[in-house]
Amino acid sequence: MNSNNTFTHRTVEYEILLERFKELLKKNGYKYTIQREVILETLYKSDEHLTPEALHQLIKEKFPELKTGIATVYRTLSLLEDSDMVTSLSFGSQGKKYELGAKEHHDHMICTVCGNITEFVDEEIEHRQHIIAKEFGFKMQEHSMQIYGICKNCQN
Amino acid sequence: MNSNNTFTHRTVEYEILLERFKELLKKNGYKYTIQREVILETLYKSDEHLTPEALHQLIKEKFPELKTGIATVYRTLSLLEDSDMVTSLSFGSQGKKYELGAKEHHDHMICTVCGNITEFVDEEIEHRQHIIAKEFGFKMQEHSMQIYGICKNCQN
DNA sequence: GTCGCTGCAAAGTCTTTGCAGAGAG
DNA sequence: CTCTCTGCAAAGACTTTGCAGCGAC
Repeated sequence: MNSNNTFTHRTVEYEILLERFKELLKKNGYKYTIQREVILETLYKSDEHLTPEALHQLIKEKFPELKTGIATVYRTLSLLEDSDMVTSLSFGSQGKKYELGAKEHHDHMICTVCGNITEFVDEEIEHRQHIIAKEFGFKMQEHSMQIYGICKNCQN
Repeated sequence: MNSNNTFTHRTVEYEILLERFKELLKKNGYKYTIQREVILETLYKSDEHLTPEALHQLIKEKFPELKTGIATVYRTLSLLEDSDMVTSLSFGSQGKKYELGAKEHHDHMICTVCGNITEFVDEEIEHRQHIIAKEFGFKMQEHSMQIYGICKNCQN
């Protein structure tokens, strides 16, 4: 943690993540399939927040022999989201982007020019959120925050 | 502002809002139409955050003689959003909800059971957001924050 | 009168579903 | 073997667009 309480997230090891995923499948009577692993892996390897379509594209490029269908991508993303392994972000006009949720909690700073997303965490904000929820008698489950603006690169 | 810096928003008078809207239309060479006013008025009178469909439904009930089409609702919402008079919120699985943005800036607390939305503002959080953006060399344009949880009513 | 606006219906997106065959357990 | 999963295509949900007539200015 740096001097002013703001830092970026860290990720868990892929093996741990995969293990967790397999347990999850077993526990719920789902089957382990290569498509599901490939989706998890691609999501893990990507530093970006992906749309279902972008994810599908990436998979088609890296694993063309699988012929993974877009429907499977959607179905697996829903499955992962229901199990809290991925989180979705809703954007401006349409579509959603997904990211692995096994990372630490963090918020997002979104560039309105290039669309890139920077993640951050701020302890002070996290703290205030709990206080506010309490104040309204609200039982907080989760929260998200987005800052929209123009990133360093795009300011040129 | 109360003792702990958190408070709910206040709204502007409808007449002022309407005036602003008319000026906006004139300035951009748009025409004033009864449909546009009805959409603004309905948004104003509703305490809720409305989906385009819900808004359309309300208008059909209150002004059945207008036979306002859903397309006009969408077109007017876009117009209002482009002019920063309304703000849209994207949610869970699909759809968007709109609210008048002429109110003070505020954040949202969303009940995951009944879907109701409570608004709030917290000075401390607003402040931290500016600091964080600065830290990343980010030129902040706007921001939004949502707290998801179970509201007082639904906890029973 | 002109030119933008509207309602309607058709066309687009993005996402979900039905189905028959493939494959995990 | 059984029963879930998958790919494909068709169906859905939500939003946008094209067009001819209507209406603000």
